[in-house]
Amino acid sequence: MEQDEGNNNTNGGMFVKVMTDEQMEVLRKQIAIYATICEQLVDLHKSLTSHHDLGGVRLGNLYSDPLVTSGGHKFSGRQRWTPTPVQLQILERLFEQGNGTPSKQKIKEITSELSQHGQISETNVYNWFQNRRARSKRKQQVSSAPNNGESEVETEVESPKPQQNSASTADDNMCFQNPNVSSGISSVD
Amino acid sequence: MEQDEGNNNTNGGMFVKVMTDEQMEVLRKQIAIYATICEQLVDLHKSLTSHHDLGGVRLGNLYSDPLVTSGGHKFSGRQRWTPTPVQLQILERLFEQGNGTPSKQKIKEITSELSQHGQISETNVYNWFQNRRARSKRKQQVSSAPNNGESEVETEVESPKPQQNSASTADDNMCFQNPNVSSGISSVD
DNA sequence: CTTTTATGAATGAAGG
DNA sequence: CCTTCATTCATAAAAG
Repeated sequence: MEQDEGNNNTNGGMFVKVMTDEQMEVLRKQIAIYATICEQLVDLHKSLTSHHDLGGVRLGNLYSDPLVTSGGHKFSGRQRWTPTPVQLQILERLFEQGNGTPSKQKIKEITSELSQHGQISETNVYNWFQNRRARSKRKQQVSSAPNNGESEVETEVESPKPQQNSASTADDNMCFQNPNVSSGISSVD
Repeated sequence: MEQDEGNNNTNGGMFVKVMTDEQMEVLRKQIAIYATICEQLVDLHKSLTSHHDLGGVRLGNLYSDPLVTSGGHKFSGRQRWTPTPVQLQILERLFEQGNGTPSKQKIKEITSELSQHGQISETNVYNWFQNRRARSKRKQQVSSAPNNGESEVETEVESPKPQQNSASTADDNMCFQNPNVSSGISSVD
């Protein structure tokens, strides 16, 4: 399988993603708008499909196998909670704001809020925040990993693999522009 | 904006923000989530408007990254690390040595050693051991307890089609696909 | 080129 | 809080 032959980052050695405050703010607003639109669309579809229980139109793969569904009780093999996209969005935002200090009371509130978008429990929220925090920390560690003397990359007599490292340095080129979500909602203010 | 991220780089009064890889990843994921929502909504809408008695809710897990698989342009998505043969040998040997409890310090050492044979990060090593152990355990699990009068083990309860057709025939008529990540802000200097 | 398999990576949950 | 485990997802590699 060929890799992207178009090297997009061969200009200069170091390439970092730099955004101005203005761009940051614009992007943030756009994402917020996007979130709102999606929520509304989901809600709309829920209304439309109310004529017959469509079951879990759950966005995301929270599908449960219809195996052994005889009877009514569901003890399917899947027990692991999976946040819906909307829930994830909310959680991410809270994490960004709350600076990782989830108090017990806060957990209850969040759970209540997220229940509107799917099945969730307080434990789920708690775990999510804990995991998120731990993961962020670890990412920071890795980000500033001491570059060991990568002297030479032997082996691979031929077939030059572009780069196989995905965790050390920035390798993915983010590319997002102003999503003109729908026609003409771009104006924020 | 939240400047408590510790990313306070006010060097020379430059009003720029440098996104860390983590932030980039979060952003990418969020956008991907929205794109996924939109795709599914479109799909759902198509189903609702075409046939009333659709043979079932179609919740295939289209989890492909719309940012990467968006038809046309290709960015340097995430490439996963692939161990070189030499690295694999070393890893296998270490695994067999009974050092089945790779501590953080050990991980560092191993990473240092392996980096002499190719690009690798601590995360890669960590994941490799985790996966290795889990796989071994899984294999053992399957091997044991196959007989007990109790058959009907689900073995693999997999969804009918875990793979969604890429529809790469360029004949895909979608009203509007994902938020259109065409021209981006590759690098704002 | 398409389908299948092997495996690196992501993540929810549990343990300490 | 931090570490570890189990499960699942995505994709490079292999098979057809």
